[in-house]
Amino acid sequence: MAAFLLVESFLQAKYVMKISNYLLATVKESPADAEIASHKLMLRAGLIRKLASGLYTWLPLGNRALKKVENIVRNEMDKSGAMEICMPVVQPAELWLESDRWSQMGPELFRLQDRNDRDFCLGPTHEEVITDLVRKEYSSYRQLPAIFYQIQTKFRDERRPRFGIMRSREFIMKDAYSFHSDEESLQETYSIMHETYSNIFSRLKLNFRSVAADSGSIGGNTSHEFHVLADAGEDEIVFSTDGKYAANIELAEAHLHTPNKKEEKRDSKLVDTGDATSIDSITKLLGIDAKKTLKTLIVHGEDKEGNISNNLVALLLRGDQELNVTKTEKLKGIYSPLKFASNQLILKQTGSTIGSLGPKDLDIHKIADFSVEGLCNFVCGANMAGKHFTDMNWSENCSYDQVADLRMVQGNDKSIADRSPIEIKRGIEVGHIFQLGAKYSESMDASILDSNGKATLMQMGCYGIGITRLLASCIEQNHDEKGILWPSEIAPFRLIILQIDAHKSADVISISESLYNKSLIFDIESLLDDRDRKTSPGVKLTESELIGIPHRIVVSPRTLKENAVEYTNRQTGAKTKVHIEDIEKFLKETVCID
RNA sequence: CGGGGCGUAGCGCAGUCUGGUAGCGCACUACACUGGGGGUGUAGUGGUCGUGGGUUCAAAUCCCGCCGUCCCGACCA
Repeated sequence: MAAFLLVESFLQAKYVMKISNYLLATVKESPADAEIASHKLMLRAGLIRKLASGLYTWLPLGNRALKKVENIVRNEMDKSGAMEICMPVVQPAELWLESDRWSQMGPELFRLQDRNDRDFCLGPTHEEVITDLVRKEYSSYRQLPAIFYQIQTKFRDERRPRFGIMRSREFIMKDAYSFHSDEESLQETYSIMHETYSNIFSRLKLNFRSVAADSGSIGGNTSHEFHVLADAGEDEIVFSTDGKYAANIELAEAHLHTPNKKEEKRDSKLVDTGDATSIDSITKLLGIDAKKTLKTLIVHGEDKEGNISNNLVALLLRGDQELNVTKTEKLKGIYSPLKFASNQLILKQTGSTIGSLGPKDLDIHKIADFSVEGLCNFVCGANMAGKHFTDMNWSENCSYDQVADLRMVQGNDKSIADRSPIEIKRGIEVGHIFQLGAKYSESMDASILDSNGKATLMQMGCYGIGITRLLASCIEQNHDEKGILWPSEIAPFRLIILQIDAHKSADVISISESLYNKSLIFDIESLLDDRDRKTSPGVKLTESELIGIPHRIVVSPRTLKENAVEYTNRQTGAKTKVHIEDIEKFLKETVCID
């Protein structure tokens, strides 16, 4: 009886999702400022609208999809044993002063004051708040490990918001934090999180890779990023074709794909090169390969306190190689963030100008990239305007003080794991996991008693997923020329029912409405396109494809003559006629299980 | 933060060079027709031309400032 009443209440539902009374805000032309497919489609399908740069309103359709992405993440996080909490968006400056990030973070941190002039920020992340909570609530190793997470709005005053919600100033993130009494426990949870993330992205049917990553300003040691492969991605990721090595290009290492050849050493010569100052122009002028040249870059060093210093440092790379800024600025003695020396400063300290620099008689610290180590008979600047040396050799003519990995990995390089070929692809960073260690527990004094009754700092991990960005990535990877192809788990609706030529036959309305009610009973979220004759069949069909609902049933007099409706699968485009009496079975076997 | 572009109806754009009644397409409203692929026709609604100042008899148009916005780069959990 109860079940029967439940069905009855469904049938009498007043909140039927009828398009005639729903904000289906599709547009034909995409706004001029949309650049990439997902951004254009999100605007065209009426998922979002821009309020200001980097700030978006989620329309009904987009909001439904967003909640579904959240729920998949929530579901998998719960399975991992993490506890969901909710922390304030507005955070007091005191905590950020404790961790020293109040000064470390630049203008990216949204700062504000309350009526009493107290400083606050809009949280870009929540390490400080969670550490504060845990240090107050936890006191024994016996209570650990503990994992907390939240799905929360974050703010970052990005210098350059772009690609719609892909890089916006306000966005939704799932952030999780784990606390441990020792490193072993941290590593255990770290690998559980790695697995959880893989499960989440697999459920979303994404083509993704996890790569070793730089931990950046958040700190810590080990870190992995999860990237959705897409040409529109802002990052470059490097992986070996056998899958044994994967890293963000910022820290990727590899063997050169074209090693330096050994040959008979020749005597060096000073040659006139006129106004040829770039590697490109030198190779053309002398008719040589860029691999036989050496380029010299001059950057600022740092003093003992890590401040910028006017002691310059020379970086030496093979001419065909490019400098990797992230790797370089981690080197001791080099100022971070990396700063190239000005022309005037170089002239003052070396007597040479950019474009004629070389290691011979260069009286500053010289760091050579591995790519130049074995160079033989190479060309480099002579530290005299308009002159270069040819046939230079290290022991005979010039020297360096230190060897380091300074270069950007290039396609076709060989993996350091096993020398299999390296591939470089673009990716969208949708997740990032870190082993923070004691960075925050130390600065914020978060300790517990260990089994010996001794106070010890907690080990921490943190784990983020950009929910809003993840949704955009799904569209970036799942669309065709007609519109979005939602993975069924996050589609705003599973089924769309179109009434076509309803004015010709009252059956169209009654059949489609009963079909709608049946779908609700089966727990299929459906949208009923009941718009009247002013909306042409073409519009209904085209829009249903643009918004990407996975399953579509068209109810029209044409097929009702045969006592049937027409089903179309958005993904495959396959059409089937379904007889009215088979419809429940069909819904169960086709739509419900997808 | 450097370089570049753009701001004219809800959206996409023309008009700016060479100053002289603010236009086109889509959308929207009404009516008629049409009826399975973003229909057709007729008639309409909707604009301080981003903003402030200057030049001029007259400024969307020329000059100066500011703001917004997008792209490239730098930067970035």
